[in-house]
Amino acid sequence: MKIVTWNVNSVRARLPRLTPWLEDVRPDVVCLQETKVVDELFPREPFEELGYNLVISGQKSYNGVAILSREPIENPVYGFPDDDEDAQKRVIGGVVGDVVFLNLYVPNGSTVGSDKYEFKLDWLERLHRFLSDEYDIGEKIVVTGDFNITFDDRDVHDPERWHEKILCSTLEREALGKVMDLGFIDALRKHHEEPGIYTWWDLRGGSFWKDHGLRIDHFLMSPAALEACSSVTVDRDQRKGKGPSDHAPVVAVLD
DNA sequence: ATGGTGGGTTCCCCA
Repeated sequence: MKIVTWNVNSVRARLPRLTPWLEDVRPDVVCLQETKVVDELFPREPFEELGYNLVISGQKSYNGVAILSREPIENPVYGFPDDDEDAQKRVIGGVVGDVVFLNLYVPNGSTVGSDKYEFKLDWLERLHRFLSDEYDIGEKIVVTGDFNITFDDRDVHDPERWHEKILCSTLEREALGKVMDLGFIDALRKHHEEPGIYTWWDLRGGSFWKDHGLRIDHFLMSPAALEACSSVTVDRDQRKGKGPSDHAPVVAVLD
């Protein structure tokens, strides 16, 4: 089973690049973030024509998540249990075969100490509670998406410049660490210990060509899922050329 | 240290 996470920064704007890539790579499950469209306007047809089932949860202008899957998606999950009606659309999940998926768009947090930063930390606590209450770490679980957090300085092109900055600060790393303590493992690090593997580069200032990147898109796997995971790779080519997202897709294979 | 780009909608927000 080939699994993808990709923050596409608008599913409609990315279609010309997304659908040919799906035809080429042929993933089984695709977790998208920042779809930036309400459900009624989501472009379902191009994906259904490629043979995908969809679950979507979007809103106007911001956020939005979706899962595409060749096999049916059972037991869909939309948001946190304690979300209210106007909650930001950042969580979608479901079960494909014997694999439990949760696809997340973690809040960015803006700047350390801001209201948005506090919202991010609170949101991560709610994520922890949700996973702790409603998921069984003994199953094959894949929690993936745009976490907007680097695990450590290996994930940062210039750790001094980013020291205690947003996406790299101690409190958000600790909040993610608490989630990991439920028994999840950073799947990419099973296969790659070296620094310098990134998934996001700012669109501004030619960051990609300077390789000024961060690794903020992750696959958190339960032990049973990790056992089956034979590779995790970043498709940097999708950050190249005309009209890229600021994120590259990350591809994991479960045997 | 700053500003740079891009998407979606609005006369500016968010990343």
